[in-house]
Parts: sequence; structure tokens; C-alpha cells
Amino acid sequence: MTASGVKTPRIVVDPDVGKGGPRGQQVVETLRNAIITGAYEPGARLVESTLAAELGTSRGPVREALRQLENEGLIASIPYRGAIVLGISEEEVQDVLIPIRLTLERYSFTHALERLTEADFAELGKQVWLMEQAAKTEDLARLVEADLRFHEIVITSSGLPHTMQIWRTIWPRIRTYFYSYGRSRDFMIMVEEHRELLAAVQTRNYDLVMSQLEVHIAVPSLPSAASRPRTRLVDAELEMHGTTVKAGS
Amino acid sequence: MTASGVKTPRIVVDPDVGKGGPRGQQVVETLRNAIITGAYEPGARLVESTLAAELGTSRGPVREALRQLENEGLIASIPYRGAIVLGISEEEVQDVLIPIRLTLERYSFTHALERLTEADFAELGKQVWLMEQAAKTEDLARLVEADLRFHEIVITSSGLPHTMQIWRTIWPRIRTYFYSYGRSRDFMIMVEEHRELLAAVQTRNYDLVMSQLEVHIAVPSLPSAASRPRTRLVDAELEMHGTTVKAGS
DNA sequence: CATCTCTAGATTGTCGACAATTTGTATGAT
DNA sequence: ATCATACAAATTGTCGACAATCTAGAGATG
Repeated sequence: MTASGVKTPRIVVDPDVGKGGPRGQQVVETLRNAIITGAYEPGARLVESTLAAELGTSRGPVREALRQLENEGLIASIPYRGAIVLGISEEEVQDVLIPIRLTLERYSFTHALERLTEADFAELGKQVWLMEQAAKTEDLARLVEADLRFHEIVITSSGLPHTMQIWRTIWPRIRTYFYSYGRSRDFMIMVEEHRELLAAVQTRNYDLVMSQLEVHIAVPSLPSAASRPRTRLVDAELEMHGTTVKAGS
Repeated sequence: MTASGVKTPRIVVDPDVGKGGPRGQQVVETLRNAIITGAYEPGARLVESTLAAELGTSRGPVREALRQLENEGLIASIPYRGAIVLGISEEEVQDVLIPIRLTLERYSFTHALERLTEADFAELGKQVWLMEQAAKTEDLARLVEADLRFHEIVITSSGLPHTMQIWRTIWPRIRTYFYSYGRSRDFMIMVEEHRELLAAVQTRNYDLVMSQLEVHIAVPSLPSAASRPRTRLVDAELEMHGTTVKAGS
């Protein structure tokens, strides 16, 4: 019934995810996981009433969840039209999200150096261990999860409200990117980098931590390198699931 | 009724702002302006039912507006407790928001260079003219407004969905900062910088635009300079209107 | 046969009422 | 007097129903 090549939203939703929450925040996590893991492909339409029925809740929490996901850049909603899942180009990740992430982490680590406790170190070590286990079994999902958890611990303990806020709005996209483009041969390298990063943090040596960060978060050069030649690609993607889905004539 | 030194939320709301909107998005703009201009000071409590009554609407739109403002870093809400207006330290603006803004603008201008039309140039020129008028009358509000509008035009016409999304979540804080720390003697310099930036854009010369951007958006050095010495200040501010307002002994 | 209009369906936007949760306070026991 | 407990007030969280709006398609009309 749907038009030509438009993706149909899968009805599959994992009710196991996000059961421990005081409110319909569970809906946010459920939908976010569905998008990140690719259950909902870019271009898929998300209808409030349908999702509410599938998740066994009312439209209120679903509506809030969609707004949250919109602020995380995972979906775009058009008034009276509905919401669709957004994709993200590798170029925009490399040239925008990763540099922003580096800014956030530089500042967070700087402040966290004076605040991290022994308990935090233990928790960070736990994540490294989890990453190692995931790397051995080539489990990309768990690897990415432990990776982001590692950095989230540092950012949270830095206690900087706005840095934390921005982190919350960009990590879902970074996670989506890792899911799509993660390569298995890099696994052990990532683990080792985190181990060294943790060791550097434990010394509380500022310069050492900064240099480790730089090599860990592979930051590309200025946008000049990749951006200028292939602008048309971005155009195409934007038109596809951006403003006009099918402007008549 | 209220405790010791906690600010009381002013009941003053400008009903003139945000009349042209298809939905209760007006509420977002009204509240945002109230926060940005300082009508609601940091630490002020925002109660859904109270705001709904004052704005002549139901709690639904107000609720969504608060979530939006939370994602813009202007307020923080605690479950079943309420929402309070957040402040932002000059340090976090300089070390986090401004560098992120620079990243966004670099990438946006790069892509916008191939997309800006003559009509866009005219609109940009209009903003420069508005800035000049504002500078002559020392009208900080209008100056900042035209300034941000200028950059918003470029970012929007770049057509990059995620870059635009991140911009939407950080400009209110930048605007708040300009309102608080803007100095009148810098006014004409800002106008001149924008005039030169526009001229550079018109030539569509990539390197020229980039260098103009660098000097325009004064980016500080690495966080090392300002961050490490005065960590305690941030601690104090965080405790003040962050997590625990008054965690009993 | 092309084009315009109007109606019907689908979807988001809004509202008021009720439920769940937290916090502070009064009350009573030790 | 101090501490624990139970209750009451305030506030957010959730729900179902109704209103506003957009899109698509049927039908009339030239």
C-alpha cells in the first residue's frame, strides 16, 4: 500500500529494554535502541498512536519520547505529518560530531581529574574489562556500550551541567555510527587505548591524559579535506528524508 | 513561604512574543525569551500548572516546552520535583560552547558556500545593516538578535540536518551569555567583522571565509588555560542550582 | 481528457481529570 | 529532647476524549 521505495516501520519492539524507569522514559530508551540497532531504518515513519498501542501505553509518553529523540537528532517530525527516522552521513559524523565530542571530552577529563575517586577508577576498569570480553567475542554491541559507558562516567563525574547535556544529545548518533561502521579488526586496539587512557587518568597528569585523548578520539583534519568535493551526496540524503518527501509536479 | 535565599519566579510573561505559531510552540519562545532576558533568574522554579495558568493554556504544551528548554540547557527538571532555571559559567561558555559553535560554523560555511543565493546575500546584508543600527543606539538585544540571525541563515542554507539540530540546542545559551557579558565598546567591531565575513562569503573563497571565521568567533586556547586553577568556582555554582538544592545533613 | 473542488481519512495538537511520587510536617514513642 | 512514623500538601506522570490540520482521492466540470 505504501509508495514506491519507502521503508515500512517494523512493528518489532523489544519490551525487555528499559523496564527500570520511574516514568515513560522507558519509551525513550526502547525507541532509541530500536533506531540505533537499525530496527527502524532511516525513512521509517513513526506514528504516535501506533507506537502507543505497541508499547502498551498512552500517546502522552510516546509524544514526549519522540520530542526527546528529535532533540537527539535521531528523528525529524513535521507538524501534522508525523515523524521519520533520520540517517546521518559519515562525513557529518567525522566533521561535526567527532570534533564536538573531542571538545566535550577534553573539558570533561580536565575537570574530572580532580574529582574522580577510587570507586570511579574501579568502575572505569570494569568497563575496560567488559570491552575486552566483547572484543574477544567480536560483540560489537557490547563493545560500543562499554566504550560509551566509560566516557559517560568521566563526563558525569566532571559535574559540568552543560557539557553533560550536550553529551546526552550527541552520543546516540555517535553510537549509531559505530554500529554501522564498526570494524572488527579495530576491536583490540580500542580496548588497549582505553586501558592506557585509564592508566593516564590514574596518574592525574593533565598533559598525559590530553595526549591520550587526542590519539583515542581520531579527529580528522579541518572540514576541507572531505567536505568540498562530495557536496551532492549530502544533498541527496537531505532531500530523501528531510523536508520535502515528494514535492509534486 | 519559600526558603531562605531562593529566587521567586516572576509572574511577568510577555504575551506579545511568539504569537505566530501553529502550536503551543509559542510557549517555548515565550519562556525562552523570559529566561534569556533574565526575567527568570537562575534558580527560579518553574511549575507546570502555574505557567499553564499564566499563559492561558493547558499543562500539555507547557510540559513540552519545558522539555524543549531542558534540551537547550536552559533549565533542569527533577522527576516529581519541578524544574529550575540553570545558569552557565563564563568558563563553560568559553571552553565548550564557543569551540562547538566554531566547529558548527566551519562546517556550515563550507557547505553553504556552494548553496547561498543572491537572495541569501541580501538577507545577510540586511542583518548586517540591522546590527549597525543596533550598534549605533547601543541596543544590545537587537544586536545579538541580528548577529545570531546572520549565522542562522548560513547554517540553515547549508542544509545539514544534524549541524542545524545541534545549533538549535546551543544558541540559546550563547545568546544568554551575550546578554550578560556583552560590552558596548565592542559593538562596532562586531558589525565590521560581519561585514567582512559577508564580503568573504560573496567571493566564495573557502580559505578566506575560514580565516575570517577564526578571527570572528574568538576561540580560546585549549581548556588548560582557564580551567585548572578555578575548579572550585564551578563546584559552587553546580551545587547551587544543579543536583542537590539542599540535601539535608 | 485535464483540472479544480470538496469531502473523508489519518495524524498531530490540546484539554481536563485522575494516578503516582516526593517532600515536608505534625505526631507520638523512647 | 531526639528520633521514627504516618499523614498531608504539592507536583509531576499518565490517560482518554475531543479539536485542528494536513494529505489524498473521488467526483464534478470545463
